Amino acid sequence: MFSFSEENYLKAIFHLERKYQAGVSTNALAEEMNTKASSVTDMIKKLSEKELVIYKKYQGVKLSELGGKTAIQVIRKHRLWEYFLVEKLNFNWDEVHDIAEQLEHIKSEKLTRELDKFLGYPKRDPHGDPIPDAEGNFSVANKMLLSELGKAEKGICVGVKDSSSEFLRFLDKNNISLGKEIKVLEKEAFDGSMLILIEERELRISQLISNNLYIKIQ
Amino acid sequence: MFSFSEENYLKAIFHLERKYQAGVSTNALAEEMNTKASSVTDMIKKLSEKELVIYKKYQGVKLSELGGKTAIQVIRKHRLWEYFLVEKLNFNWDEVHDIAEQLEHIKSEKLTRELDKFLGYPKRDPHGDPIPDAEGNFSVANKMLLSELGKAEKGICVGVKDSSSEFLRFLDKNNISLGKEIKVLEKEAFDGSMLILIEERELRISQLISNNLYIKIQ
DNA sequence: AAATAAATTTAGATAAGTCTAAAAATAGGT
DNA sequence: ACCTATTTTTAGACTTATCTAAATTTATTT
Repeated sequence: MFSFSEENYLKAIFHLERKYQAGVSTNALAEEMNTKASSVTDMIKKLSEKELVIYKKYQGVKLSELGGKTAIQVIRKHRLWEYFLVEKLNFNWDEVHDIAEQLEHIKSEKLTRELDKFLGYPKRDPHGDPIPDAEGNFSVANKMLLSELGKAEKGICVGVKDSSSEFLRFLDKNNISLGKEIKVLEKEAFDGSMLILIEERELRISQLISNNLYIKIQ
Repeated sequence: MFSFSEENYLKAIFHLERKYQAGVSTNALAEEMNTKASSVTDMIKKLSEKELVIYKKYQGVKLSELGGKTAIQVIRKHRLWEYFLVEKLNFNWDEVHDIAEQLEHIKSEKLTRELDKFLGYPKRDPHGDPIPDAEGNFSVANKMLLSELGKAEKGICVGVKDSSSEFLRFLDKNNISLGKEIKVLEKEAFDGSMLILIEERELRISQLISNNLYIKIQ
């Protein structure tokens, strides 16, 4: 389908688009790719002909829909392999990047699907970055559901998914509000309920609750 | 270290050296690699400069010690990944070759070592071919072709010579797989076909089939 | 041993991805 | 609005791996 180099450019553009909202400049891409601006221009032209990016001379690039989808699939593979290396092959989280840079270019949809399944459909890679699912959906930025946290992990409450008044009143009653730190003390595999620590209080909440609370980690 | 293409040539030379004892001819390599003789000559020159092969014009090539070691490492990775795909990711043995062709070029000694360990140091890949260990040693075993067996002789199925998916699917369909005992009930001198007993079933197979199945006797 | 056939190598071309150096376009400062 | 600095693009060249077509070497046949 696409070459390693093309896929790497798409990935780089994807990351830079998220970093700065606007189109990605030639120089920024050159730095990200550790190459020269002239090489970037050449490659952008090729990507543009293949309709993977939208490009006007001197105006920077943006990913097309196809380009975005392709980039996300590469990122999905990268993060799944990182997870595999750490969880199954005893790699340390600081050793996996370079190997995943190679593995992310292996072409086989079935392989990616089966690997995902084998790993138990992990949501985050070892660095905490979200792993896109087969359709390319993933939790944006560093926002995630409280229910996705594991034991001993913590985060700041940043939003609610369900904003029904019943739910909000429940939160009020238990003094859960935006900006507060929540730490998971225990997690029950059986029903998904968890014991959390919030403002030095311990609280047991059901999965219905943790599934509707957005958390920011770090 | 070496490019994908270089590694593929080394692997092909390795296989052809085993097939025919002598040096490998340019044309034989061209056929194995699905390319043109002129391309082969070009590549051989490069491999020769890198001291991976021993080459004299018009005399064919042989692997140097370094070339042989490199080829075996690539084959080791190929077969470990095939084992992984079948044993861990539920692939069928006829689906794994093309993906392993990609994975065999991933560069990381630690990855190969850890994968080997994770898989429990398997001795044979899903097609019955031996998997070299980290030092490059592998069993050559005393296997023979089923077609070489005579009437009333029996053996254990240990590998396939032809691993095309057509052949592998034929074996699946007839419930022939590695480890099963096969006994020759009748052998037709006329066309080489034979009647075999496998798991209490009688099956008539052509010489084309018996010529592509490896058997270990005793 | 000469003639022919087959195998192999050479020469020159192409495509992908990169580079340097020079030219063109845009942005910023006054 | 003009001049300068920065950014971006173009032009031409290089490398890797491939190809076609022609030339050369080796093998085979008579």
